[in-house]
Amino acid sequence: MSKVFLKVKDLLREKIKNALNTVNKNDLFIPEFSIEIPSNRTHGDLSTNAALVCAKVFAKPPADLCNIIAENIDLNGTYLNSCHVAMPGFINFRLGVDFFGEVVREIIKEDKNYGKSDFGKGKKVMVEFVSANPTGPMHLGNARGGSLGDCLSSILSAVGYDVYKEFYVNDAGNQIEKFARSLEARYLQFFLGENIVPFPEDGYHGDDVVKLVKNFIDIFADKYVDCEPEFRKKALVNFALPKNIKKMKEDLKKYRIEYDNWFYESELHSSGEIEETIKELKSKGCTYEKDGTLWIKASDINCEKDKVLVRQNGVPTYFVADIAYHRNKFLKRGFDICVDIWGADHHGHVDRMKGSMDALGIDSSRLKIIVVQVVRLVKDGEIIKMSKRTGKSIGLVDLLEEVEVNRARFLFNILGANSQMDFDLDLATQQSSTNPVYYVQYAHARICSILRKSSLQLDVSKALNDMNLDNLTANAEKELVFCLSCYSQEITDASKNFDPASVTKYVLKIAALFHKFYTSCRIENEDLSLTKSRTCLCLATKIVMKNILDMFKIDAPESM
RNA sequence: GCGCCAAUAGCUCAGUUGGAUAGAGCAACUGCCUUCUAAGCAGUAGGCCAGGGGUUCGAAUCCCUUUUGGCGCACCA
Repeated sequence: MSKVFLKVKDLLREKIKNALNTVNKNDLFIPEFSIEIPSNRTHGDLSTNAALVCAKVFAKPPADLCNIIAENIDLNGTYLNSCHVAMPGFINFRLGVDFFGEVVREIIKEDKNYGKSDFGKGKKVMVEFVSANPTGPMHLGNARGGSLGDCLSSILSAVGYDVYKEFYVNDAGNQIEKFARSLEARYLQFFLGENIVPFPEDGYHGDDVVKLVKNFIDIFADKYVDCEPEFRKKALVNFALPKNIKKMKEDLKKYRIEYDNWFYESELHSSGEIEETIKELKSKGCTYEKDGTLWIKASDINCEKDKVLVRQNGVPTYFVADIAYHRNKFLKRGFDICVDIWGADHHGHVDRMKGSMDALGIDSSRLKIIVVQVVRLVKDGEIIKMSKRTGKSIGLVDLLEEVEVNRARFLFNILGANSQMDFDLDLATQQSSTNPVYYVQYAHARICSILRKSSLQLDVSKALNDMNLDNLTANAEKELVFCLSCYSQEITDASKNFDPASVTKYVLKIAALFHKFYTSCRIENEDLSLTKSRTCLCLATKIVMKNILDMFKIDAPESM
């Protein structure tokens, strides 16, 4: 909320308590009551359930308490100018005109900083997201996770966290081995024939692998046909993996995502941190050995089955590498909070990951794992399933070829992580007004046009102090200002819930309220003072919308 | 079988830290541009909040249960 609004709420809480205390002879404990914005605003601007909550303690019917509060409350200096009682026990308050003017003034003064806060107190937060396998192209789930992670990072920054964005590269383990075998098969097939060299059943069947091998052959020709398979695979992977990673960086940049760091799983192996982690878990007594395999006990990591840490062949599992990685984030690099954004297919991993942190003595509440539900692609009204066999699917890159970045980021960020999403490609590619991103951008462009054509051409920064803004009394004006005043609260809530989608919905609401205001209130009109106030309201709306769109890296056009 | 996520208008979804008459958009119908951007606004119509129990002043929201869907349950990642 704006500072003005926060002040109003704090004052009101005090005043209600004072009013209650006039009948509180026995010093009864007053329970927490809410002060909130009624869902139906015809009731008032703010309402409290104090009478309902206190009824038991005071042993009086809510209606009586309502009257006591209403009769004894002193609203002087609160920006509130009326209160009335409503059944079954609510008390509603109405804000005075001075409040609305004050909010507009505050927004214009704060400008780019409006809504920012120090809620996060500079705590170090790592947001790790996308972290797609470097063995192939990114898919739509990565696009969704990318939009979510990037927008969430921006929100956390805005509320005062020290945010660090990271991509975890799984450049070790079994899927790299699978990748190597796929590359090798394509390579040998080229020289020896497809009928002679079988392609691994579980390999990567996509064209991207063939393309990589062709590039390899352009440089090395048949140099690796007659040699040790391990040597050959290593050469192929060392060639292909950096190319894939570079491509991912470029593609994500097109999607307006850039990381502070790309962290390689292989570093955990080479630095000995995996060994360290295993030692530490052993010393805490969480592990046992059986048949040459190292296990971690289910009871120590809050899951149902014991899990393997080191395989019989001596190779550590993905799980232990991931424990070491998170240990690295918390203990080696000192992050206060770590946010992971995972696809729904990893949800089974959540409890044991958190459990492992506790086992290492790291409070698992510092690890926030957001599970994003699957994205299904819809085209021509039908769901397109990805084919595992051919590796063919519509990925992030294909998406960006068809759908403008603004739209893709916006659409992926309109639903919360817990909602399953059908991404309708036909709808997204339509250049139509049904696309919500246009609705928001149009409102912004509309304001810019109004300000360009304004007869006043106010130098607001100079004129603001002498301006009377206490004449914004129309319903549409008050609704809009009220909504703008909630911005800081919106992003703080979004940061607490790790839910950037709520801010997307909020900016849609601002756009709707602005369009309503524009339609019902003539900005250029005979009353010069009102023209000034309304122009300021336009400016304030523009500031809040621009702040949000910038935060989400979505263009805020000056004209459309 | 066990676990996680869900089920709200014809369709896509809000609303889920318990609040007053459950909201948008799309699709359908009716209006509004000789004045600031009609990519907009106003209105009509559309609901057993999956079913059933419970908790309380009060439940779409919390608990239990049934049904239906998605996703997991590897010495894969």
